Amino acid sequence: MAIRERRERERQERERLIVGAARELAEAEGWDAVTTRRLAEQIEYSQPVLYSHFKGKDAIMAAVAVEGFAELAAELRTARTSAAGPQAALAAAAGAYAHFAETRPVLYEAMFTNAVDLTFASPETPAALQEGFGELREALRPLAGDDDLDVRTEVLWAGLHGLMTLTRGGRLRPEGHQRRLARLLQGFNA
Amino acid sequence: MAIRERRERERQERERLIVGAARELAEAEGWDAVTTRRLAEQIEYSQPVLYSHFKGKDAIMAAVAVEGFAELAAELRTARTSAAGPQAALAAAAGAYAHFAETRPVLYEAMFTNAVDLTFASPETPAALQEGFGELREALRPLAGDDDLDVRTEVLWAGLHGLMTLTRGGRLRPEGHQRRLARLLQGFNA
DNA sequence: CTCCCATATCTAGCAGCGCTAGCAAAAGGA
DNA sequence: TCCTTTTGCTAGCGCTGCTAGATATGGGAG
Repeated sequence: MAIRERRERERQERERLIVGAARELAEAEGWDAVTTRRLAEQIEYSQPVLYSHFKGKDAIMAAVAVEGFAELAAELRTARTSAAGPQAALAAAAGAYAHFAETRPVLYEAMFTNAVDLTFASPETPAALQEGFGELREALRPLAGDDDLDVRTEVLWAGLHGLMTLTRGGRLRPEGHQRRLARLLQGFNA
Repeated sequence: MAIRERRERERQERERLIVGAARELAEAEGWDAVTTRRLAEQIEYSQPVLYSHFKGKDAIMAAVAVEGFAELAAELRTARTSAAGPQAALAAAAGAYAHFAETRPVLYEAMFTNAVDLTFASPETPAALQEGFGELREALRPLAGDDDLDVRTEVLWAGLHGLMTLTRGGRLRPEGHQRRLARLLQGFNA
């Protein structure tokens, strides 16, 4: 019976290989370059193998996105907990969010632009997503006024997300990034 | 020589037909359904005709997006100028922005998610875009503090954009929309 | 009125896409 | 050693954006 276990291990390893190849290819040449044929060639298997692991290409991208959510949450946590004082913690978390979106644009794209069917309600997926949201909330909690903390968190998140996507789309002046970030936080420190 | 003019007129009319067909098809079945073949069939011409008007499918989508920017700017202006008082004007403009994104999601998608090569610097395109930005700025001007008006406008825009895209992606609780909008504006009224 | 040429438009096809049916090969169990 | 199940492959379908080359159309000159 140990044979089944070995097979299952090899299978999971290959799944990791697929997700890793998709991420590498996307980060190197953009998501348009991630085709099932190139992916298959990269992992040295034929195309149909991909479909024995994932329902389709979207599911592979979603798997990459989930990786991204986990990393984002981890980096938010590190930034928040290693800052001195509530204001600094909030600034650090916001800065970490911006840094993540800037340095991993392709990952960010998979997380927020492409992965449409990666919602809150699903059983497994959104653990990392909600964890990231939770980090922002904890950064805001010490500064919370009398209004609902969740609402504040959502608005902060939206502000950060909007800044990053508009900047990336060339809609905002690139040089004003720090000032915008500071102005956004100004609305939450009070 | 009037023949050339008539031909040019017919040509522009057909171009309008293409853009209109693309928009209708997108609004009816989503952007994935907008293929060059279906577009050609809709306007009752063959596929290559499309390429005598636009460089490619992206350019057609960009033309639809430009239409969207013009409409958004007009609606922002109406909302802003028909409100009584600065606070109400800002709230009206923000509400109009949200209403636009909610009721014309496909158009909004073309404007902000797809049209990548629709930047600020181009000569013709962004007139409508900057006009919309200008409307938000004018809504903020009466409430401006001592910090830069452009920065405030960019942050407000980012907040609105972030709220709408996150909501549409199923990342925010749908029922909290009004509270989030109010909380966002709270950061600009003060 | 006829012919010519330029313009306008179409037919047909290329390379690539996501995805899958059906066959071949490998490997575990009797 | 043979059988059966699992595993992976080859080949192909219908679609995509886009284009080369052939064909039809229609205004201007003789």
